[in-house]
Amino acid sequence: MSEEKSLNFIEEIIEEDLKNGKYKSILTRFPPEPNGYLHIGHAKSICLNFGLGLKYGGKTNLRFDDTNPVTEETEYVDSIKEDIKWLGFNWAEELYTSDYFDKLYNYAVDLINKGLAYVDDSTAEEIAAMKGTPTEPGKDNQYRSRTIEENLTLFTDMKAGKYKDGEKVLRAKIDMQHTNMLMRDPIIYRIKHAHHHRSGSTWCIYPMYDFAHGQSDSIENITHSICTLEFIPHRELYDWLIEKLEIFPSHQYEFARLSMTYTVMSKRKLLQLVNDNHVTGWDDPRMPTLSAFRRKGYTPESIRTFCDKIGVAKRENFIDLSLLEFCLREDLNPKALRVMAVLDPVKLIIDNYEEDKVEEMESENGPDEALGKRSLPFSKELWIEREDFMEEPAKKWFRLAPGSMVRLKSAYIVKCESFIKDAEGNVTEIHCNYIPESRSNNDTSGISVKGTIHWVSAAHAVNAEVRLYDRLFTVENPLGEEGDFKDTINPNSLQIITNAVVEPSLKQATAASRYQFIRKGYFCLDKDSTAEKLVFNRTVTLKDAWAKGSEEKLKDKFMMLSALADSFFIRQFYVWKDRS
RNA sequence: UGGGUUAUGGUGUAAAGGUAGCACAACAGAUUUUGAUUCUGUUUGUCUAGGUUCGAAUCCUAGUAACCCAACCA
Repeated sequence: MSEEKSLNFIEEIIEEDLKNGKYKSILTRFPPEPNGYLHIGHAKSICLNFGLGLKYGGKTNLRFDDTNPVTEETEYVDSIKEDIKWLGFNWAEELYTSDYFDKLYNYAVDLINKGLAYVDDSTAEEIAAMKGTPTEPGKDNQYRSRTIEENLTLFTDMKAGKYKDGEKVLRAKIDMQHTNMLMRDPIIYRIKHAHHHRSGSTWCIYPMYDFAHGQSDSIENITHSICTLEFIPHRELYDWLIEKLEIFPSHQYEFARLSMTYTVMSKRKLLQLVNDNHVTGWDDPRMPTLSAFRRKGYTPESIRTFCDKIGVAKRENFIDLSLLEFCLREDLNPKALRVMAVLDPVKLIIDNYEEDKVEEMESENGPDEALGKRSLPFSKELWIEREDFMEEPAKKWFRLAPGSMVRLKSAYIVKCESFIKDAEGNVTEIHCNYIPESRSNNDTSGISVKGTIHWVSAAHAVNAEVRLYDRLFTVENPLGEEGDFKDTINPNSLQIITNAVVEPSLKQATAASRYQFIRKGYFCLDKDSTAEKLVFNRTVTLKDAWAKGSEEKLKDKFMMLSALADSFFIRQFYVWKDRS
């Protein structure tokens, strides 16, 4: 009995098209411009387009929309392909709009011959001035009435390189008074004497997006051309060109792009973060790019699940980062290898443990028994997490404190007997006694303790650098703030710990593995890691009910109580005042 | 002062005139050798005002709000 998932509006359109025989099968496309790295917002589009192809037995092309040679580079082509493959999708064909430059040129000539396009000698400023505004209609200019022959000659000359950049453009002849600004004789070809990453110097005129995208869809017989909401006004032009050119009628459908809390999604802004060195590069794990998520340890599965859960609709949306993290943890929890690592080490000494004794403790590698077990060296001196000891324990404190007992994970129960502080008041040593009968899997002590903490044997510990990442911005919507979005950058988005200690088994850590540092979070090896120096990235923290309870909750409770108290006293004051 | 698009809990997303559901978040509890996981429960919603109807998130009318459109970018 499987619950049928409801269809999104695009799936409904496709099912209808398939049912009534409009198409026998569907063909979608993912059309990135190779001028930047793909981000999580693109993942939504990729999952949508490729997902549709898969779901309805159709296909999906990868088409690079490379009509602007000055911003596009092969570096980006390569990274885009890598990211799509990493996400787990395969394109039917790898195509480039630049493959169609000849066809596109002929379409333009066709339009001129039909009297539907003209060469305009105006400057960019003049064109803008004559275009009007959203509330005022535009005006025709003198070039609009050129003859077909004249236009043909001029356009041929444009192609031949007789003119400089910006000297002339080719425009579609539609309607300067149109309520849709895009229909006011849009520019369809411009002159750019620039090197193109694929066609080299073959061309010095390049089609605009509007004169390339729809036609490319049509050339490929794309049935459903899916793009984001801001292209809605373009659809009218898209349809007009297909109609006038009398070519295969692809159709455009628009969905709302992804916005997410605590990040920005525009390529321009991401580029700024890179150029201004707020991050170390496009794959800095704090970035929302796919290469950054990959480096940080995210799995493609988790991103696909996320894209599935956020849905596809036409209304603007603002997704909680916590949903992405939920999908990640859900994927990682069953498969991450459990290991012990101490990020902020403090020495724990077991006074009643034999000096040079080393015991091998068995510990599970994960919740799934198939992951097996490993053995961990245990000895008299251990490293434990500084935050797992409290000199004056808080209420409901389960961990170490003077006189209290905890279980050392997969080892013994210990009782804190004393501790030593340095001149600055920092705890330097915690002294305990262990309960010999309490050894894990063989506990006959009869003692039960609330808290279990992780540890690493000091003599066997391996040093590591650990990079803790937090959200890049301090506010949910950096663009919603007054001033520059960069003002809300989180100064603590990266914390580098150079003196972490990890269990010896991690010397064999692999880049492909995902680890859970018990009680700390999910981690993976960073590409900077070497045999001499291990470097781990925190992929995501574990949920932490204790931290939440002790900080925000207490603060909230305090605020609420003080507000209640305030209103109580104010009320009492008026009662008192009224009486007197 | 134009045109287009969208309005359902805090955030997303369903319900195609007939029980407002699901997920995340939040909160409470149970279990736990990870204060994780798991399990159970709770809170919170149809933009507004009218109308049609036995019955409206859904249909009608009038408003309101948000977003997009004035690059030789895509």
